[in-house]
Amino acid sequence: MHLTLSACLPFSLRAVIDSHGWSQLAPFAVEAHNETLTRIECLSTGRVVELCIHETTGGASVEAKGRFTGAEREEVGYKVWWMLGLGQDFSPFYRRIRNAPKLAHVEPKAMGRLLRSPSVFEDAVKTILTTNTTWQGTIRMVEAIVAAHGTPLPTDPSRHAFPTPQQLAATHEAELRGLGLGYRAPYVLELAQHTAGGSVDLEALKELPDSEVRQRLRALKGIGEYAATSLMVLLGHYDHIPTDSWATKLVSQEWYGGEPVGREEVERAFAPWGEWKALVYWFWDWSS
DNA sequence: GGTAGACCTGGACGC
DNA sequence: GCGTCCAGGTCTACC
Repeated sequence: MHLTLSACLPFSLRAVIDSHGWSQLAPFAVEAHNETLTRIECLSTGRVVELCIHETTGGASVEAKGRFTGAEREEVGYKVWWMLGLGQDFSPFYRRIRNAPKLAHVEPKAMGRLLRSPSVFEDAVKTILTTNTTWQGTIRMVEAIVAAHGTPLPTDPSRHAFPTPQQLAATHEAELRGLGLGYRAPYVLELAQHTAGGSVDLEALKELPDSEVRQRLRALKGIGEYAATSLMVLLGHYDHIPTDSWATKLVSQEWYGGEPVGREEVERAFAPWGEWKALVYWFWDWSS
């Protein structure tokens, strides 16, 4: 199967891959010197396929082995469109940051899009697994649940899709703890059970307004202020900054001479950027 | 509303 | 090799 998808220009697959660490998390993988993004994906029919995504003139192309039905092609097209944020228009953002020396690299490199998972459920689980641990810990935990509970790729059973809410809901807390999730295990299990059971509709968050999204995310166990804001940024709400220890450290060094700062100071530092705060923070040139 | 302590793991460090 | 300490967000109990 071969699909071609057009993007709101400018677009750079490399910029999406490098946008944050998500491309390092299973079932994503990056090949050919960061030029190809691959992903093992379980379609709604239960079929597991490997998607190979390349940049093309004007957007991206997707390749996968085998013949696909019309519905399968449509599903793949939507998922890749969402993952890469192909429909996102960053021209207002670029206009706003022109003349800002610390952001001069952003528009020429078509930065702005953040790689996201096809489902909000997957992004929520991964975000929970970023909290209170190191990045290596997050990589290890995600690999563990994908390998243990994701459906294997038929042509290479060593690779798996991300587990569905139903697959994770069918596990037990002790099993997830055994995978190294620690105290996060009940949070992931509860989220999977609520999602699988229908009492939580994470996909609806893609269309809801800012305040409603925040309220619904904060109601989920294991998702605090940082995790909720991180997820909101992935969903395209940029007016708050996901403040973790790294953010406070950067802001402290940049504007407060190394003095300890908190969430308020981080928000205040980027307040002039209004609705684009989070993107400005994320792509700010911290090198000095 | 604010604060302290517990939760888990891996890595760094000292012995 | 072993034990101790620390970093990393969120939750809960308490004031």
